[in-house]
Amino acid sequence: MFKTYNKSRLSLQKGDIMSAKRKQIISAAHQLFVDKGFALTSIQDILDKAGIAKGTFYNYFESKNQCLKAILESISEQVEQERREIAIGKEMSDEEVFIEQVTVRIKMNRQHHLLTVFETVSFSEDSELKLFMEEQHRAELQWIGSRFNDLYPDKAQDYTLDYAVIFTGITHHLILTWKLGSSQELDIEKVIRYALNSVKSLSNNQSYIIDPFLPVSWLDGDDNSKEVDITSVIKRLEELNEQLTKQKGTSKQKELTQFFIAELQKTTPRAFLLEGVIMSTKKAFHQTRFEHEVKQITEKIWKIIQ
Amino acid sequence: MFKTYNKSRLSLQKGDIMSAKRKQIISAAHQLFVDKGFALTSIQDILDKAGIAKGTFYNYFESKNQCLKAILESISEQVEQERREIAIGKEMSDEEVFIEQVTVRIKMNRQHHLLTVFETVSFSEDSELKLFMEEQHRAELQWIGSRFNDLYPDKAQDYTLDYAVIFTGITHHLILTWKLGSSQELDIEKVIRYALNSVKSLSNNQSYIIDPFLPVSWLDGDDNSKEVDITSVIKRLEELNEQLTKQKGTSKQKELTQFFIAELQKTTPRAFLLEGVIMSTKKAFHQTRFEHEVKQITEKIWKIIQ
DNA sequence: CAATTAATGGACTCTGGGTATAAAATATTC
DNA sequence: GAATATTTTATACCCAGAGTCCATTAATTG
Repeated sequence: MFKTYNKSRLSLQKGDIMSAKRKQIISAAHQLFVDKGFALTSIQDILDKAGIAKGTFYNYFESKNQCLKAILESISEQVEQERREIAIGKEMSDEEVFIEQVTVRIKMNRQHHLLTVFETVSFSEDSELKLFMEEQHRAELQWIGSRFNDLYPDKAQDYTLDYAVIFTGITHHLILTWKLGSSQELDIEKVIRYALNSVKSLSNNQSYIIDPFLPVSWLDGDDNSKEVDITSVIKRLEELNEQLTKQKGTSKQKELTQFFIAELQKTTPRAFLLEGVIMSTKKAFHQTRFEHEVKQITEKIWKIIQ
Repeated sequence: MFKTYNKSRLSLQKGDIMSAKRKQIISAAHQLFVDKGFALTSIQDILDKAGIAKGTFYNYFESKNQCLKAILESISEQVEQERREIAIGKEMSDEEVFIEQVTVRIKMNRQHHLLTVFETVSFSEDSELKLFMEEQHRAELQWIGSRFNDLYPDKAQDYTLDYAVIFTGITHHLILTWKLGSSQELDIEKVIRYALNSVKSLSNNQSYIIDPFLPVSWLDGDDNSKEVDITSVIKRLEELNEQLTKQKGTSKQKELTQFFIAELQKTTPRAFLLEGVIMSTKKAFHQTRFEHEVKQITEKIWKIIQ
């Protein structure tokens, strides 16, 4: 029952030293997630395996989701680290280096049975976790794109992002499909070579595709910040209001809900009003059936008013 | 006598007339899943929206997952239907027809906000649902492959499956990435054309790729039935045993667990023995913390002994 | 009408995430 | 090494939500 996590951790944290306990928990949780899957692993399982008390767990992670996030983070760091090491003293234009580097992440994810970030972007309804995963996806695409530029500086150019997407798309889908049809071990390197060749072939034969689909700057974030769909928010508010009526909603809750509906329907909702009311709304729904829903809605409203 | 689970009632086949109630439930659930997401929609929500009682719900679906499955099934049927209609009186070799047909599914999935089957193959830990989704994925790939054969009978050939995978991979990943970078409506048709052009370009330029990656027969199922990894099963059994020791496991339970471990470690586990014990094992764990885990394990053992 | 079948609604169980907290164990500081 | 601060533990508890049960009430139908 004593933790024996070998696997000499190379994941050095930026500044903070991960406490041994934290590592211990992560290691246990990680193993369980791999074995049984995230959803089927209960906190209790983690506690048992790590040999700790519940309180301790919540000392280090504020939720199961956050714990998963921590694991994913640590994996990502490992990946970065290894990729850096691979590149040491090598030419960045060397295809073999690239292939090896890409392999790292895929192997890591498969060995961990944690589906690739790309594989699961939307598997969670936890908005923070989701954002995190989207960010991971974005980062990976950008990395691949930049590597393409290293490899084929003349060919890639405006098409880098396109190629990155095509490359990951092919890779990912080949792996997925392989799993569908066989239990045999898949040679990841072969997949990557295949995908890379496809992209090269495309780049040599652009007669079919005239314009890049995605501008290279696509992922630069900045402010293509997703706009929130106001009407959908209103819809949810109305739904909420309806439920409040049916059930034992307090009059204050209904009042707040209706206020939001009314205000959002105006051509120019007054931001300062909304902003002021969001806080008290959250409070009014604290510890009720609707807390989560309200949290989500207010988050969106928050985004709307910026 | 009132039967809670009447199989013939629960699994209506295509031919059956879906009762109005069932439709009503599906429609409500569907809408909610779209609005709030699957995980965040509670059964209660569905009941409220559909205006029915809990009992009724469980008369028609044996679980929330099964309800989702029903929705997905109905969508798939719609897709098939529409695709058939599109093709009526048209040439199967017409690219435009193909494009329109493909669009159907994607639009359907996006309009429903239910991630494409391909997008979510592994989002659930419910093994039946998972199998169902895998099956969907398989079917879609096969369909696309066969359509490629219609379109490019001379080019496709041994590469059909490869191309199908590449095509869906590109399509899916483009959509995914688009969502990452912008909230603007994406022109699905444009995506499909882009992916199709990519595949065409590849097929015109096979110098890079000599052999198809996936044999066309890959998905024919039959007997590339996944083998179950015995060692992983043993691992889980040991884990279970450990937990039983720590907690209030009955001696019978431990006995059974240890029997499995011992038997599976033999070079040739005796199938008839295992088979016989599985049933009583399930019983021994009925209504315990470990029921689910045991169910999973025995399922795997079942597969091992065929 | 009588018998069957469907629908209701509420009470109930169980699991699992998360909180709270007092007491015990460790660490830290002087 | 005592005094203080911090972690850890253990345990009891809250709550939501899935799923079950069942007695009662419609609704169908032969």
